[in-house]
Amino acid sequence: MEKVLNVLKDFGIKELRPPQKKALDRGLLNNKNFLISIPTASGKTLIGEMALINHLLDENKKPTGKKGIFIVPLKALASEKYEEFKNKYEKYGLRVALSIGDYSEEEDLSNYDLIITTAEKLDSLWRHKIPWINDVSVVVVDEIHLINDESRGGTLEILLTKLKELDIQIIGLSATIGNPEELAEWLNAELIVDDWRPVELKKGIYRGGVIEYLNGNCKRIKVESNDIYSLVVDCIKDGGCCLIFCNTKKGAVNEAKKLNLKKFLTDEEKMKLKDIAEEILSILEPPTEMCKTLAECILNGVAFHHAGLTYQHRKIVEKSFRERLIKVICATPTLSAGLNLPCRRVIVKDLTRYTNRGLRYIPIMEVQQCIGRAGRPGLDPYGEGIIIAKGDRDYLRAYQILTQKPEPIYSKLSNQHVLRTQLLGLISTGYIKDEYDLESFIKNTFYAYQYGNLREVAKNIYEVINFLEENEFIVDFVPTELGKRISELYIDPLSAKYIIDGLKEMEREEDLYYLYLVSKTLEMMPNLRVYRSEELDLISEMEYFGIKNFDIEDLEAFKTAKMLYDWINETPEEKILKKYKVEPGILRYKVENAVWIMHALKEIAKILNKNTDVPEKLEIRLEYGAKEDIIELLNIKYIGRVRARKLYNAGIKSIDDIINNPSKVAQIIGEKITKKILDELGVKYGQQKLL
DNA sequence: CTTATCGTTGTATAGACAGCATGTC
DNA sequence: CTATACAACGATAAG
Repeated sequence: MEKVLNVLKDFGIKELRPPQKKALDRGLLNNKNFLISIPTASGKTLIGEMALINHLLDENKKPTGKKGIFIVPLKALASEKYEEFKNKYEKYGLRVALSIGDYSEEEDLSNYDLIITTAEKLDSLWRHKIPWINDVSVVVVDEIHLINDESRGGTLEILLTKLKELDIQIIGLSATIGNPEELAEWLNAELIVDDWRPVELKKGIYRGGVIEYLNGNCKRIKVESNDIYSLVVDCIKDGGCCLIFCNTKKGAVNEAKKLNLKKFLTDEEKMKLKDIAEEILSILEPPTEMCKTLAECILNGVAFHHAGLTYQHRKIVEKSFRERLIKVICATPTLSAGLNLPCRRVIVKDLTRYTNRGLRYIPIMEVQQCIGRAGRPGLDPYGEGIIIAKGDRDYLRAYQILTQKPEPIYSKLSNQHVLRTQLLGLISTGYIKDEYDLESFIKNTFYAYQYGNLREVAKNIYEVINFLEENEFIVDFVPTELGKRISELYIDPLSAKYIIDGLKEMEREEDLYYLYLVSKTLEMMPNLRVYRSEELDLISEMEYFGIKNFDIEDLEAFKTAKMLYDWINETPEEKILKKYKVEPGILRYKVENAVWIMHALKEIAKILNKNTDVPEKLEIRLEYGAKEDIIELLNIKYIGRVRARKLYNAGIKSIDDIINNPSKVAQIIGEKITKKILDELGVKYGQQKLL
């Protein structure tokens, strides 16, 4: 206890918050598992950190040699936490590593003390064997309630089931959920539930020009052109900033467009916003429609934030909002689960959302998470969470959200995609060697804990086992070479089957066909939407490749393949976006996935003794969005698709050309870069001038 | 007959983990 | 199960 408090003192933390104290009193430092279910921003992370400090540092604030893992749900969060922990803990000699899909510190994580990662990445590392897992003595799982997530929850659950069997302290950090007792009992964890918040949160429902607060107070808002504008102005005039949550991207953009806060901006702010708008426009050359719209909004002191923005766009918006230059962000739930962007007032505009099962209410937990962001500790006197109610039904639902406890969370292990991927993984790593192992493993899952009756899940599981056997990914609980590789590649075995079948049935070995196979996989879903007017054209093109199924899903996959085809043939990005009606962020996301799956396709082709030349080239071309002729140049460090194309058009087409014409290269892409490149190619250029 | 206006029908809907081996403009 | 904004098209009325 002393040592942990001592370290906290170094950070300037003199007093613990109530839930943190509670955790210490209940034995956080005693190696017990814990489930902390408390509101956003009330100091969950620090509880995890206390456990980490306890394990990783000794009395003299020196590393103990034990390992800790911090699991977060998003890559962006992982990067954020990594920076934070590095700053805080490296001075004690702790070696902090970030390991996520895009980026890994080093091949060998055994040299690190604290590893920040995602559940999927840790799972994947496990498949490639991690001897250091036995040195791990504490794991902190942030947002552990995501076990409830339909598509990703199962992976987290399996991971936790495996971790539970090891001698590791598990600290689960959760939002407020309906059934914390259940989750805690499954985890053998002490449960801490608390509704303490560092800043008072005023909850209210807005209807007909009036905010009705739950505490009985009412506030009439000066009516402006529309309800949201009125609520925003009311807050801005008071010196606060607002976050507005919408249920569609279009909605977020529209709300942002409607807000003009110019009259509340100082001249200095206007100048700075102008710079920010220009920065936004400079990210994509030429700027797309979306960029222009965003830039215009920013001049008004407003921004929108959704998955259609590129990573850089989002970063700029988030930074400017933190600096209080942008006063309002209209966002989709990208922001609710993710980063820490607190503000005075959070406005929830919609209570329903369209899902693949039709229109549904947004879960109470999610809305509460949005609202919980209101109020910056120490900066705002209070936070406000306001739900806009359009009718009586909305009003009732809003009241329910603000007063009732969130939904209970349920295991999502029955999800077929998760079962296929995970069972193959468990068998491939030798974790499950026979039917007995299988059953005893399943018994330890949250699924078994919640449902008791295993008959239903057993049926699902044996169906999956049969599927794996039929496709020769496993034989009698032993993985085949193919099965093992698929497990390592981390793709759904069903996707692997699609790829294998597609490779076998291939009639014409052309780029577009490979891209179609990639787009057919489950990892690429959902694909681009196909309009009725496009159907016939797509079908006739598909017939050329001998593709026989014309499900709407196949058409969608083919359309996506065509978009990727345009991408690798250097169609200007702006044109692609218009033609396929996608936003920059979505294009990047699709391409990123396609690169990964193309890599998997290439590896599978290798095992099947098929040609791998084309897939290998396509993988590179997808990554850079480039034609085949510049691949040689792309392989050189510091040369991307733009520089490569410039060089190629100027007649510099190969490594040799660069070595033989350094001054010409320098003219095209600059002297500094050229020197770096020559250095990289092992050419001695001495001190001589290139230009 | 042309144009303006209003009504009807159709359409679309949030987000983002994973491989592998190192560096875009 | 619990919607809505907007575009495209069409009908009707006004000019």
